[in-house]
Amino acid sequence: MAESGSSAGGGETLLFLTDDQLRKGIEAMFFAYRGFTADPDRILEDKGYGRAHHRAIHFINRSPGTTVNNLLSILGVTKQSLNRVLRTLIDDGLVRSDVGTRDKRERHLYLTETGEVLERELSNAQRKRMRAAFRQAGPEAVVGFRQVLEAMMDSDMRRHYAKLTETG
Amino acid sequence: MAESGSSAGGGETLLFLTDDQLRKGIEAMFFAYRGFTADPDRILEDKGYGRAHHRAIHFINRSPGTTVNNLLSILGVTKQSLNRVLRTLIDDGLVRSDVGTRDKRERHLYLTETGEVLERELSNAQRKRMRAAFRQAGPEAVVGFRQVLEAMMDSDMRRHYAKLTETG
DNA sequence: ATTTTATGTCAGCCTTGTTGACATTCCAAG
DNA sequence: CTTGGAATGTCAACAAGGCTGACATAAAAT
Repeated sequence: MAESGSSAGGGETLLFLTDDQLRKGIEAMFFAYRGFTADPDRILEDKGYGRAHHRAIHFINRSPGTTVNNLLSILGVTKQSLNRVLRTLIDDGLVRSDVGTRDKRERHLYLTETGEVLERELSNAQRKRMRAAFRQAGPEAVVGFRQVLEAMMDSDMRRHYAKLTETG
Repeated sequence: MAESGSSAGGGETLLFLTDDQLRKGIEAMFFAYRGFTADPDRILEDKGYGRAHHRAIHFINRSPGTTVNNLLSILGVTKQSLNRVLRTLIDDGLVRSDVGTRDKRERHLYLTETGEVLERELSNAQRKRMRAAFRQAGPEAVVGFRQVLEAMMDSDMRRHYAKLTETG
């Protein structure tokens, strides 16, 4: 409404910024995210877990020894929600929770060997789909894909994303 | 595991298919989707609605007169789940449900004027973020973005996506 | 006339999010 | 040393939004 695809100032047409193009992007995100989560969802439901368990497992695997608080800020949920998920994972022997040495109030989280097995099963399934999509679209498309996604993140999330990708 | 970034057959390196690149794509999807839904979520919670209401409103707006069954296959939920959401939208006067003329069993769904007001508020917010991301990434990135997302969809969802984008 | 289809509705369950309240443990500052 | 605050755990209650199962209705299709 306030801004159409044609810039008033410059001579550029900016046809890729029309409301129609934006709508296509929005719907592409919606449908693609469904595919993105479909394979892990199938694996998880067989084992009585949900997406929340997957997220915890993923980020514990990415940052072994991370604290509950760090995980909270990445996942953006309350400690009570996360605690319920972590409790089942710890009770089922997929996650180990070690009291901190420097600060004994903190718990440091690690995947057990059983946890790593499930993590690999989940990430293999998700990577398989991502690999097929990347291959089909080609390397230049992948660059653009990530550029747009990074620009779409909230700054907090972009910070977490950058921190995760810089080291690992 | 079964397939690294380096192709065994050809001379191509395919560095964009390494597990590390795939992981970055996975995490980018996760963090970006949070941003993608953040603005509508804020608007909706003020009005006592959730993401499920947004999805219904979006696709009714995109295909005025659509049937409940068509909406079900797009959204991928049960009729009971959708019915609960539609019920509140109809009761609140945002959606109109007309008995079909050719087949009186079907209900055809339309946004009321009030419904269109909320739809515009939601889609304006979502387009604003998408526009900023598109502008920042540039037109070539946008093409790649959509290519990867389309390749990531399940075939059912890609069918719906294509049908929506071909006409509208 | 019977079956199937499309929809609605009621009841109940699960996951995963929320808030509020309170206990524990322990670092750190006064 | 005592107190305050931080990190965590736990209990209770609640809500959104998925799910299944069962059943009713209306109308199309056979």
